[in-house]
Amino acid sequence: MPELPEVERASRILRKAAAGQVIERVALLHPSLKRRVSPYRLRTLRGARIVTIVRRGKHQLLELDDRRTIHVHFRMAGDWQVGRRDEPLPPHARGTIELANGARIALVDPRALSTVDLHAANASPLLELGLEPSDPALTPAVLMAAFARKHGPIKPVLLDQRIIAGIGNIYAAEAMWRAKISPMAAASKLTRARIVRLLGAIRHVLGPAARLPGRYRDARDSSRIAVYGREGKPCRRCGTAIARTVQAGRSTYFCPRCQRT
DNA sequence: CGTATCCTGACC
DNA sequence: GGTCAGGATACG
Repeated sequence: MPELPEVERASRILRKAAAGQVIERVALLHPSLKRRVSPYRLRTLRGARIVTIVRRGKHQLLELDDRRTIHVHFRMAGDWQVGRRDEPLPPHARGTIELANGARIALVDPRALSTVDLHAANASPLLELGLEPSDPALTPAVLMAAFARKHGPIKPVLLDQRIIAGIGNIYAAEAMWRAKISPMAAASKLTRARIVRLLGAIRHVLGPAARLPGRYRDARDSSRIAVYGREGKPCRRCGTAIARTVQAGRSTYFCPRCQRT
């Protein structure tokens, strides 16, 4: 599920269930997660209070009252499921956070690619992340400068979390379609006008979580997904068959007619 | 820059 | 049984 809008939704669910609550136990169930935090360090979490949950890009940071941070990334298929400790675990539960109030938050991830890390007090999680799409500091000029340093096509550049945090494969395709820019267009050659359109499109497709503060407008119609996964189907603007190609190992869907290089 | 890798499930 | 999957990173 997770791109920025989905992680935003998930972190809100987590916030509602866990902010201000005391940890009873954190358990890592899958071997690939167990490798990341030792049983000893997990045990030190008992009694800590979760003060806030912060989302940065697709990362979730659970900040504890002792200044440590539980750092979660859903990767391809993670999600939270909130329940109670006495209920059976949901399928594909890879880890759990049990709270003193009896709640149990399960990290559910069929593919088991999610990551959980525990950062020491005051050790910043060292996220090499670019600006949030909702950050007013993210301007066309800033983007243009970042793109100028990049070689190659624009679409893989949009997936580079060090430039803009939170764009994933689906919404990269959607934003490019909306901005009428070909995924193969050279990043360094995009004109200012096209970058203005692209930035607007990114904020639109990523939804409310990506909007500039002070604006509101809900875009949750099915037209949010106009190209992704629609190979061979008609473009919703011009009717041309949507094409699929592979860039940097990822599928790219686009309209070969109305998205220009 | 591209490719392999971590995992498991869904689908052909 | 092979291919693909909404992510990120290590490597050539």
